[in-house]
Amino acid sequence: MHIVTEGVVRLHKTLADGRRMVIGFALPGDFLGFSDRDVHATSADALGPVATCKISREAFQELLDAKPHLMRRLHTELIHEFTLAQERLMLLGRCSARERMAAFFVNMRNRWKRVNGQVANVALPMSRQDIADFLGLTIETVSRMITTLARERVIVIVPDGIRILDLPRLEAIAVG
Amino acid sequence: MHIVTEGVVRLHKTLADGRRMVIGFALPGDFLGFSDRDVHATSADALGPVATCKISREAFQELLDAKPHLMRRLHTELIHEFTLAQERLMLLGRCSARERMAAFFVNMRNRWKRVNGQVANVALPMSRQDIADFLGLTIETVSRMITTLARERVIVIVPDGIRILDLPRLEAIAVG
DNA sequence: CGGGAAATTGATACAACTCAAGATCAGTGG
DNA sequence: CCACTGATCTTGAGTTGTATCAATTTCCCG
Repeated sequence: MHIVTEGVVRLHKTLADGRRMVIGFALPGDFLGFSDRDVHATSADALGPVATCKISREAFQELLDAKPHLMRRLHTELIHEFTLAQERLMLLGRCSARERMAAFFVNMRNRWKRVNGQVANVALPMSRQDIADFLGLTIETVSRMITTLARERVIVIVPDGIRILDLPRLEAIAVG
Repeated sequence: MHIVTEGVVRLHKTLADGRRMVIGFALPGDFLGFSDRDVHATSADALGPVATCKISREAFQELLDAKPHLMRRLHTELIHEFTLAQERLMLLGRCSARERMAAFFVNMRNRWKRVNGQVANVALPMSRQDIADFLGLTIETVSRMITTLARERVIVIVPDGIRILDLPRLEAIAVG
């Protein structure tokens, strides 16, 4: 059980035939390993230098037993994650590549904002392949969508990320 | 807060432009409304006659406070649901229509089995459109995939559901 | 500066979507 | 009991968005 304190961690699953799905990216402040179970199914690895705060399962359980309100807090957090996963189902099942890409940028912006207030540039420490596997697309499609958004002056590509030029527009694309 | 005791409940979200995603189907024994929050975002409606066991949020919270181990149990349950949602992400993001269809049947079979031991026939109380919106496909594609599986003698179409003829084969298709 | 990985761009292919008929089924009333 | 009606499902033909395959180009980093 860890909490990321610095850097970004990638969580992913791989099918027997090699098809990969990135489940998510854990930013500073995010939990890792809500459960024992999915550790078997999901692998995690660092994108660049990462610092985490480790807590043993036993210690964590003790803590929860000692402070019941913490359990509720964790519960709320889990439900929140659950809701996000459902929104992602909608994204993957019913949205176009362009919409997914826009939603991804808006989402990353909001998460970085909560982490460090930085909003001008949206850092993308993951590779294009990671983004593709996160959005259920191919690397080429991701590249094309980014290029298109950049040509439309909605974003600009900067080293290690993008800068959002027209947030309202990007949000409008994201919802459909 | 409800628990379904009889019948099937459909949970879904709809985008502003009408695109719909069925988040899930709640079978007898399944929880409805883990949280207040997603009630706003997700709507639920009955597929045919449904009986539920209702419990107020306050009463439920009292119960949880009185029996801490129940909280843990619920927590475990939530994590399990969470893991299932992640498998669904893989399904929607990286699997073909045929694979999704097969996975859906295998999944429904296992769930019905836990509910009533019935395994011979897999009941499908939802419409083709519902299945399509659950799998991120169109109704026509769903229909075609079912027809194909039936022609291959992997399943047979029966009134209000299907019968699985070759489970190993179906499972093999489901994983990829 | 050179070399290898990552990203972009282009050409083509294909799986799933869309549009358009039919077929099947369920319910209704003569 | 059977014709009638609307809804659901299936089937077919053609289109399209994304994948695939194949070159470049750009970016690192030694």
